[in-house]
Amino acid sequence: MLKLTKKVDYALLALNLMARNEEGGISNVRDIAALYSIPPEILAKVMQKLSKSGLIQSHNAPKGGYSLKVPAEEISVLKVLVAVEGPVGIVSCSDGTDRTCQQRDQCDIRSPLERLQNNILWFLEALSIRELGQEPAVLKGVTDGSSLFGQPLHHKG
Amino acid sequence: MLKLTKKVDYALLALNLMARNEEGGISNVRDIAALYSIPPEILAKVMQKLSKSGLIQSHNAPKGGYSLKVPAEEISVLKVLVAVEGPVGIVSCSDGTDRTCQQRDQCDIRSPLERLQNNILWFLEALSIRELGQEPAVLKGVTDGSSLFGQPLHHKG
DNA sequence: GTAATGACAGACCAAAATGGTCTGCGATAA
DNA sequence: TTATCGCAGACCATTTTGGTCTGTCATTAC
Ligand code: SF4
Ligand code: SF4
Repeated sequence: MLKLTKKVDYALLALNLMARNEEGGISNVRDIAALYSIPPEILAKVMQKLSKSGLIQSHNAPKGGYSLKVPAEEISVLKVLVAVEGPVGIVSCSDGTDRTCQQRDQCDIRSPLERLQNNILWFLEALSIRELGQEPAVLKGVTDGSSLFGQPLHHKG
Repeated sequence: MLKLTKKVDYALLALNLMARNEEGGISNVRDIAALYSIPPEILAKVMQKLSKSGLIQSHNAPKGGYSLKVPAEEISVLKVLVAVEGPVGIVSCSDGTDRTCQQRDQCDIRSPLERLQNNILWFLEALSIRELGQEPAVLKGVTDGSSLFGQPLHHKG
């Protein structure tokens, strides 16, 4: 729950790579998949979605592949997320998938939750794939999160 | 993806109700379930988890039920989330569920993603169930997102 | 012209997560 | 002593997810 899917993970890895290869450079699915040990077929699907949503440009030919269609700075994590998985909503009532929530009539927490959601979306929008490949210091926002809430937030190494 | 589960939704509804009934008040599963049209059995399970994690107090007896164990202000959405669904992580590598990520060796986006995750967790921690039932204006934290970045976030000092 | 490359498309499947049900036991106050 | 209400866990159906397989279309290097 609250987890990014593997497909999004793949998309971010690929886009980060392409961002480093700089605009104009062309990468093909097979190479990227091999580099990151991603199943080629599934990465292909992901790339197609990114292409359809206009984030990357396809070159359908031998020696072809994909290249960034817009500058890396303008490709936010949120855009990638939406491109690959569709509309995002932390509560089902807010992204159109579940307009038949049984609790809706009595629900008195919808408004604050939507606000929370907007904040989260804002974070996702504020992080671009350009920043993905850069050092932590460059990132805007907060904290190193060490021992934030008693959970295993990360394992260095 | 990135969606709260129904169980969490149920937990938040119940806790919000109990918060309004004020500390000390006792609510039982059957009543809450009826009020919100929640399957009683599943709400029961949810409440048990909340109880085990110390957020609410159970009164096992006729006329019994549950009451808040700590002030509503101190029950964050994140705590509820962890109580009901376990550790939270937006990337599988960061919550212990997937320590065998095939991409890990070549992964160059882990650090920024963990940072993003910490920001999100921070928001979840900053929102208490007390605020859930209140008007938007009362919400702490940044609400319109206009000045979200470029400054350290300080909520709930 | 044609063959090799690489994108495009979609059916298909297995595993996991999720949402929900059922059954029985244990505590306690009326 | 019994009705109420929490405790516990097995169990199941549906959905989501991750992944596979099969084949077609566009381009260009040769
Ligand atoms: S319970 Fe409220 S917040 Fe949750 S999905 Fe239903 S309407 Fe939305
Ligand atoms: S690809 Fe990187 S960020 Fe994603 S799960 Fe694996 S290690 Fe974590």
